[in-house]
Amino acid sequence: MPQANTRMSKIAQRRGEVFSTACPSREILNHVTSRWGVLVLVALMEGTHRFSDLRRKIGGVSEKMLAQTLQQLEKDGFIDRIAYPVVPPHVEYSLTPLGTEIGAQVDALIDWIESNLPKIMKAQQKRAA
Amino acid sequence: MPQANTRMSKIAQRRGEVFSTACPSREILNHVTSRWGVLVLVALMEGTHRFSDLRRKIGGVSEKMLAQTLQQLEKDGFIDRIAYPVVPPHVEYSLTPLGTEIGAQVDALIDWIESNLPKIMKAQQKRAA
DNA sequence: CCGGATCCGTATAGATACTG
DNA sequence: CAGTATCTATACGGATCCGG
Repeated sequence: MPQANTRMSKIAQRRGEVFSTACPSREILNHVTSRWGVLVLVALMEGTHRFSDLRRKIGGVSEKMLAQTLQQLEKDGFIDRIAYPVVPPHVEYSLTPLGTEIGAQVDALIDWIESNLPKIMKAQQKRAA
Repeated sequence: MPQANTRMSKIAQRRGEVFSTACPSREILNHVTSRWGVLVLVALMEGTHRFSDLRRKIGGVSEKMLAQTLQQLEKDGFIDRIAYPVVPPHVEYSLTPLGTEIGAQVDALIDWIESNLPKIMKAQQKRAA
């Protein structure tokens, strides 16, 4: 840690909690940054979706994983689930206020990646050789 | 899709690429949001670290996972690896400019989670019963 | 028909022990 | 100290079943 803290004023501040195994942040973080969690949150940023809508929208997700991911995020309070007792079943998923906030963060991350994809690909190729 | 796009101006814009399986963004996203990738990036935001420093700092990470994660992020051009040919070995990891940028995004996400942890925990409990 | 729950086979994450 | 080899656990996807 010698030359580490010279710059980076506020970043190194409160941080240090996520790094410990016990911290509850870690679990939330794992749910939110899970393979499908990220995409579900971003998808729902565009508004309410039905189960099948999400399944179609998020390429490659299996029914099992989508259901599981939605349940996780619902338990964490990021997603609202409304099941209409009709036949055939009709279930709508949407973001809670909390979910919208964290969705914005995830959205920013993905936005950055997509915007900088050319640069990233170029950086990759240098090493691939 | 009906009442979805009424608000959300720029968000629904360029998005749609990440949702497809083939998109290279997906792979980058998976590396960056992987369980340990997130923590490695944030850890390196505080400056250069040696392998063992990272291992100590990031609670619960195994040697194999740390090595693997570092290699991924190095290949993606987010991390610089400098190995000094001495004995015992001395290897330093740091963020590239690109890595610093994406690290800032990840940092913001984690920051939000830590800041809102009380609210999240409260929202969770409502459902846990 | 839709939204899951369940079971099972496989791929990847992960811990541990070992090597240069 | 930094990283690989080997082995085990779990995450994941696919198919199937089910209740409305």
